[in-house]
Amino acid sequence: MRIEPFLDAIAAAAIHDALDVEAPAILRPTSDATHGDYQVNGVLGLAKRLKQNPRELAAKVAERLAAHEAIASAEVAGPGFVNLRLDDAWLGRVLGDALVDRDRDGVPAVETPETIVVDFSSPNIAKQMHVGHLRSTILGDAISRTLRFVGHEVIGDNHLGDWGTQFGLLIVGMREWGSDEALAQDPIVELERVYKLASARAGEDEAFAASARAELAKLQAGDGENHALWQRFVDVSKSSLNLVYDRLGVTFDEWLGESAYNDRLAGVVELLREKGIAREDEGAICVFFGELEGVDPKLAKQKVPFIVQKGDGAFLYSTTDIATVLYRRDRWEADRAIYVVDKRQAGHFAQLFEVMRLLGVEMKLEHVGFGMVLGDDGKPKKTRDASGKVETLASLLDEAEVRAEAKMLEEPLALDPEVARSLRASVGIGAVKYADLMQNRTSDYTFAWDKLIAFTGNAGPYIQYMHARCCSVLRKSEQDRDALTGPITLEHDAERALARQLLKLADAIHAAAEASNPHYIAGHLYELAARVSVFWEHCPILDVAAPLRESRLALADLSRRQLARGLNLLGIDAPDRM
RNA sequence: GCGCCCGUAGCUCAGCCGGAUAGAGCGGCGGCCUUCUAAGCCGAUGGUCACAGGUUCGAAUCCUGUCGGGCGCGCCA
Repeated sequence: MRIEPFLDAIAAAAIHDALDVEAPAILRPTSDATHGDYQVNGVLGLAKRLKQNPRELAAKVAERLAAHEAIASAEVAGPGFVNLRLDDAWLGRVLGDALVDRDRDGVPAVETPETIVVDFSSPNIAKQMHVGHLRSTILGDAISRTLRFVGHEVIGDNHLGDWGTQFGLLIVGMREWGSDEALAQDPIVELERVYKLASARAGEDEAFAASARAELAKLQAGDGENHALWQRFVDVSKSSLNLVYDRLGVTFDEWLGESAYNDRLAGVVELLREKGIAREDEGAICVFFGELEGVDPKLAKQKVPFIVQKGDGAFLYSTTDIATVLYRRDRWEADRAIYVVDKRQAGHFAQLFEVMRLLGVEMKLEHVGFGMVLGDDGKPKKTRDASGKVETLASLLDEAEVRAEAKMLEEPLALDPEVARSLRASVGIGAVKYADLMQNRTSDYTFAWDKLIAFTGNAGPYIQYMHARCCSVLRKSEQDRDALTGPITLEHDAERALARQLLKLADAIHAAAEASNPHYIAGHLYELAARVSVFWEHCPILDVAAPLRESRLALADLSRRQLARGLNLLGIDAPDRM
């Protein structure tokens, strides 16, 4: 169950019954546990509205609330807050229900499932992924997993940059310098090498540049030979990209790159002209928002147009993006599409979404932006190291694993080398992901190895470790987990605190899904892990007698499952032993 | 010129659907390992929430302005 909506409804009903008025309850968790578990703040505003004494009104509401089975006490405090304490027996029963719900751990699905396209990662073909692709890939994957878990139909789409001017250069370049062997060996490295050569030559050799443009034109006109070459570039690139995605545990439902929309682009421009949304200017076809009726005034003020066709007749990513929205609507009847893309592109998406609105598209379009990755110097992290070598995402993951393994071998952990090796990928890559996902995505993100591969405090390995400890106790108990059905009794403060945190899982996941904010899940996991740790410290499990032993094992099992569930939604491994 | 984002503890950041003495991690200080994993736990310390006005019973949170930092804006994606 979702505790906050549940209590909010109870509180709103109590206000209605006690005072015979409709008013929002404004239910919030308390900031301080000494005030109870939750508080109702709505009476304050209501008293103002009714011109009555807030404490007197609050007293009437509190009386109603105290009668509810979920609530142990409801007390008026301060100027008119109503502080609620949850009833431990009720809480134990609710957690017992979650315990036997092995599929969903008590997390309800959304009432109205939608079909949602999540557009993320989207690297360019023929180039290695670098640190700039990290956030979109990690965030997009976590968001997809979360939306799917809460019951939506999710289509994860890798909108590859697989079409554009670079292919003319690649085609002539491969003919000039390409090696089939190298292409088979390490495709992206070979394509990058050739591209660099071709690009340099084109800069100083006009004839070469012209032949590249000619090959591109042939490709775009459907030339068979060039198309086959391009297809080969795409295929080998995909297999290289998949090596990285496999390590990250990221999958897609579709890989519909820009090229998938080629044959629709002319139609898009035609449609826009027909509808009077776009017109010709200086040879290009543009949308001028200032000239159209009923446009968002912020956009209308912008002088710069949204260009959908260049003066030379070529289409742009704007055109492709429009075609893509139309396709997603028609192909999947998608209700929503969310774009997990660098927030610097907010302007582009504002324009795109406005064009779609002008076209009468009712699909909900949402730009889920994120901040830049900064280096130690506070400036955007370079994709090359000091020596000018490209720092690829693959090399970054290598380093994460190496550092994680080294740290596990050092004091104070000093793990067995075998164990450290077996954990290096889960811990190293998990740490990198967690460091990113724990932070509000809209903030810029400072990339620092010692922060990323931290094993203490609010870090991925700490969460994984607490999960492994739960597994360990459950193993040692030799308890049949399916026989753990509650009831859960809450006597020790550490048990009560843990139980209250366990109750928040559903709210955390739903809030994360609604706002595309995985850090809400990370926050819940950290709070949970910390409380599990305190529980561990104060509440022996294996050495106590039944039924307390079973109750505590149930808490451990529920904790273990929530930690694993949350880590899974973030795309992070949860090893059983560490 | 137009538009967007940000300024919270020494550092990295939560909080910003308005609510009680502003939180966490890291670093630093002091404790805790014959007991289910010390990757841990407990305690103390640390902040004019950039600044100035305003709205409100109540503002880190909403509004206006100022200062400081960042970003985006015609034929790249």
